Amino acid sequence: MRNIPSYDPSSLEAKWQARWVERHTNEPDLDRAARPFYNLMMFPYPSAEGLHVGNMFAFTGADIYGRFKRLQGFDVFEPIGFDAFGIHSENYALQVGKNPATLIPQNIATFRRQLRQFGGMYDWRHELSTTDPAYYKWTQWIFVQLFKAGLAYKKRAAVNWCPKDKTVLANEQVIDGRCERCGTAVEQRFLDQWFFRITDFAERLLANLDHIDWSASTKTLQRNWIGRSEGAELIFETPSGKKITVFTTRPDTVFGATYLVLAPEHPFVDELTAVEQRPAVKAYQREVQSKDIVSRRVGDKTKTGVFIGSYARNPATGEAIPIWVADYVLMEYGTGAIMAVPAHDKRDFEFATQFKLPIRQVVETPGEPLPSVSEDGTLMNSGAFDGMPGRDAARKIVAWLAERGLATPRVQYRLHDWCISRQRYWGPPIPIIYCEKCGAVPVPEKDLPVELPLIDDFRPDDTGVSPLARHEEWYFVKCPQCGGEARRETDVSDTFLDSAWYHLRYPSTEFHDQPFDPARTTKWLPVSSYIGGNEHAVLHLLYARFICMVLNDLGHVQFDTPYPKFRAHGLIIKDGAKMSKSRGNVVVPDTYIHQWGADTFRMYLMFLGPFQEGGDFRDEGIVGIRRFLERLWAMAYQTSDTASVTAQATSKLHQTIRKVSSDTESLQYNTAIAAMMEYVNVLKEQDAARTDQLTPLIVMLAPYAPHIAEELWEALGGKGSVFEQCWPSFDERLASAGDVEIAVQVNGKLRSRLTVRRGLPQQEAVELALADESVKKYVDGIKVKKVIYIQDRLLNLLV
RNA sequence: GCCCGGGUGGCGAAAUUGGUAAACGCAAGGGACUUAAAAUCCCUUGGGGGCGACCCCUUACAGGUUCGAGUCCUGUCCCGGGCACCA
Repeated sequence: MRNIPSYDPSSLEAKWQARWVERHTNEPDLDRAARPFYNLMMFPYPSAEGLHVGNMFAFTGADIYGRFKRLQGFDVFEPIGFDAFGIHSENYALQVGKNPATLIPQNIATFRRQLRQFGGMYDWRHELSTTDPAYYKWTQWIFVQLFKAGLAYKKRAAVNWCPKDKTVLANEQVIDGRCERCGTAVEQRFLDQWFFRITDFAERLLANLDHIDWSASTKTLQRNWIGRSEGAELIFETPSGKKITVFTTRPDTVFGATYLVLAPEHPFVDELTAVEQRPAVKAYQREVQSKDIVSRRVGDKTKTGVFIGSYARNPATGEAIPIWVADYVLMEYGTGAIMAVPAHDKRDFEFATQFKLPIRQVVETPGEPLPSVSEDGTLMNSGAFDGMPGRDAARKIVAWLAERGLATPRVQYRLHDWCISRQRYWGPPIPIIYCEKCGAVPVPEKDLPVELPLIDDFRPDDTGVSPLARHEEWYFVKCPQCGGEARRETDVSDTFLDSAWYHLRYPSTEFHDQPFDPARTTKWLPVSSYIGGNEHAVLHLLYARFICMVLNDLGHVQFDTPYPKFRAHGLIIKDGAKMSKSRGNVVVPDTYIHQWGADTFRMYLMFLGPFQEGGDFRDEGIVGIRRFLERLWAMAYQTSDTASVTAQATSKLHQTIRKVSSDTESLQYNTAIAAMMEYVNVLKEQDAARTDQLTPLIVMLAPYAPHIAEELWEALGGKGSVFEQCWPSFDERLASAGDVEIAVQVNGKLRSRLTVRRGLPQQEAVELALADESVKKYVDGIKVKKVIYIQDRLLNLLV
């Protein structure tokens, strides 16, 4: 028996990390790989705080999968990079009074060190940062492609404006109508913004979800976000001949439409307002405009609105019904006008009650008080359609009105076009030049990138334009078309554009004359496995699919889905709550890695709950993983090749291989680890383990705890890296060898357990059971009426 | 309000998808080794009853289907996430 060296994770892990670099262990041959497998994880935003536990949890889970695929014989490419542009970095830079251009590289250096320390199988040759001009050159190129295809356009739109921070805020940064940073009430401003026509792709984005292999939860979030509604546009005509188009999902209720509502911004309001109502309507429009976007959209307050003094004809009844303006109707959804059916819509009901407008029931829904919103009713007060089921009636009424040109079937989406301009500094400048003669001209490809200039005064101001707009020396340029005086667009693009295509760049980082090399792209894309958080379900994951479809349509890539397989991981919480600085419950991974080692910490994170559900971080449990590794360590240094091996231990080995293989494939890492622990517990019962009992375990452990696996592989006489080995296979016969314990029930109640050989026929099982003392008590002298037998599981005798 | 998840020991969690509830781990208690402690190893540990072999109860709550329900169905209550005057 040899001396057992002590297990010292810090020196051992440093040693293997250095070897992986020296031996190029994690660098597949991107041009010649025979079985390419692109293992992608969501690249981090390099915050000043460094990698947090949530990142570690996600990366470990993704890394385990990549290493597992590697052991199965794939050429795994596992790149990493940094999503370093954006408002978070910029705000932090403003706070500490430094330029993000100097801060970000420092943060990235910290991240790089942490990512190496946790043992990720990263191919560092292909690291990227979105802030690198060599990267954002191509982000701008993508903008230009969309612009040329007519998919990028500019329009005036409402934005959230924080008067204290003097900046535009994204919707996510507005909490209950206030700035998330300073708590100031947010104002609404109208600014010229660039948009991408993602709504043109709504149907494809939705349909595509049916074919891709994604976590169901993520698909649901995206479907809800796209928000498809089927209905019709109906036309209500005014005596002056103006046609007001409304969108409704309930054409079956048109006979109950007792008034119309226009959004305060609706273009017809001025023209249709009667003279005597003008002051009231104008005042109302001003009042609405002074409200911020968020508080206007809080739905449970009392409704406001004004009658504009004119009427329109209900196309079904022919009645003249009053037209109102009210801010519960939004200009940006549907047509900005609705037909109000107070009897069958909660909001219309509230409004009608408040302003004493007529309420007419047109759908009979037994047992439901007004407003009744059920679609499964029978029509009433609806002329020729009375007595018809609602769903039939909807179709027939649309057809009937369509004959007179007053209705068109229509599909409406909740999804808006993607606003991609930001009046900020820290992002890629939008590559557009404005010329008085030629208009908006895209920057020619040869002039890309439009470099972000290094400026000191990058603080946003009250003007509502980007800080770049204060730098004439930068924005004054010649028009690329006519050579005349022109100026650059000074807005930068949204961070989500940076991350919408990064997967295309990784395999091609060394190419400077093209965004992604066609041969590399064909070999490695689309991504084989993508793992990340559901917080990106509706932004990043939707935008990436959209950009991919556009590039596909334009012939730049040969697929329309970037991530055919995506799995969402769960959330790590602490003491029952999300980790956050304000709660003071943030866990810093560095301390744990320092104290326990990366292997123990990785396994602990994977053991604390199901990977796809997350779990509560309670560090008492971490010692259990360490004990397991120590036990295995000692066992590996005390192997004896003369030790006798029981049939039970062999059977357990094959069961363990079977379970760890299938659980790792399906990301059920917690139970895979439990299975390896069980196997070690079985081996412990032997005097010593034999080498051939341990080597398969070391290989299976390698994705989870790569450093100790390498060390033990070497200690057991293995050649090269453990990652050059094959994932062990199991023998189904051996896995199911040996006896099983079956439950014996009498009338469904457990009365005994019998240990029997596998595959025992029913007849023999019944005989054995009837001979059992504790069963006999319940069946003696009584006739067994029925027998239910599930082989290797259970026998139920009904008497 | 609508759409997804989820509710199992003191704790984190398992449960072959309708078949022995609580695997694995933590914590706790007891024991071995030790002058002692740490580490390690062994035993016990869902609740209740009985000296005992054993018996009864238990997966948020109330019903139902079934030989059999943590798992399926109906209703209710909580917790987490997403969307939200979306017509």
